[in-house]
Amino acid sequence: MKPSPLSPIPLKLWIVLARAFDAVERHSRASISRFGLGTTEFGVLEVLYHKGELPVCEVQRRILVESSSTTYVVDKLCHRGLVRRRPSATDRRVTLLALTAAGRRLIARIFPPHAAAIRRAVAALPAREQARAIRLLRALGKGAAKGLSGGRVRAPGATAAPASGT
Amino acid sequence: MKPSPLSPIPLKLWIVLARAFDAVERHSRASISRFGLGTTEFGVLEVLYHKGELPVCEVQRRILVESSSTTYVVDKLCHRGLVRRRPSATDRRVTLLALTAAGRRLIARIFPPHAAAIRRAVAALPAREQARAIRLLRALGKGAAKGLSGGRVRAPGATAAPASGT
DNA sequence: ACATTTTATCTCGAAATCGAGATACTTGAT
DNA sequence: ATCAAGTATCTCGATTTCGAGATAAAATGT
Repeated sequence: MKPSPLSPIPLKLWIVLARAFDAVERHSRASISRFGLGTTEFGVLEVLYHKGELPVCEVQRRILVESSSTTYVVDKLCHRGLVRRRPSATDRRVTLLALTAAGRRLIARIFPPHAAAIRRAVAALPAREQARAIRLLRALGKGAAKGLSGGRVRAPGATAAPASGT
Repeated sequence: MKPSPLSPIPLKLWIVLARAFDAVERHSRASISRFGLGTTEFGVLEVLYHKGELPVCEVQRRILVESSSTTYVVDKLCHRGLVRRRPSATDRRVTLLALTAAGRRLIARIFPPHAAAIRRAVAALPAREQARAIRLLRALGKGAAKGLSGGRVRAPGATAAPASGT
């Protein structure tokens, strides 16, 4: 027989993880939606803002949605004149994405208040404990990503909404 | 690397929180989808399994989706004969939800392997650190939920997928 | 008692996301 | 050189989720 098969700790951890994510995500979403952007659209703009021109697949890895959703979101951003597509010269499969001038202006304007909103959202934890939480969550995420069934292992830099990863 | 506005710590925390949630959620989803259930459907069955008959609004608080989505999911579960609706006798606004015999059988069968999958997903963190993470995440989630703009403050027991909260 | 506000549930249309697969290109092995 | 396998992007239909209300019932204040 297993020694401690029914420890409630892992489930409890999963629960509080989901709750914390949800609560912070609501702050993030609220901060973003004021500017008429969805979480995923913001994620694309942010990653291009911080990393410069990138292949679609790189952007996709960082915003953690499936490829078909990425196409959908990038389409919208292109139609709105915030992002531009450009074929890669070195690999003719890839499409490079970059901000337009308008896109850069927009994200430059909304990123600072967004960062401030996130800061407020997590302010319940003193800086010392924020650092502690980062260490634990990094280990947790890394470990969980490693054991992901079937699918590929995510690149070490993949993120849902917060695509910065500066 | 210049710290964007002030400290990069809050943004970093948000990033690793989102990553960790995503990675664990993939395990959870994989474990659930084997049984032909979506995350939200599983959440409803689980909460009814562990808490017994509950008003729709109580279920909704725990699975963290909007009310219209709750109606949609409960509809599906009712059509599949897993859940039954019943008007409350004491408050004529509320509808009570409970598992049918088939629903109870199903969730009783799939919950144990699901719990095991979660245990494996978070196993990268030793038990000691899991407990530490729980404390930090609880404080983080509670603090973030408190400052939620406009909307109501979530009941102390709200969860996304993992609705157990035993 | 009455009006106001809050709460619970649901309807409906729109938006976001996914999954399977198509296509085109690159890489690597023989 | 060629062929198999892998990768990048996109298409399309289906599913899921949301948002803005509509409705009804309870709670609250006066």
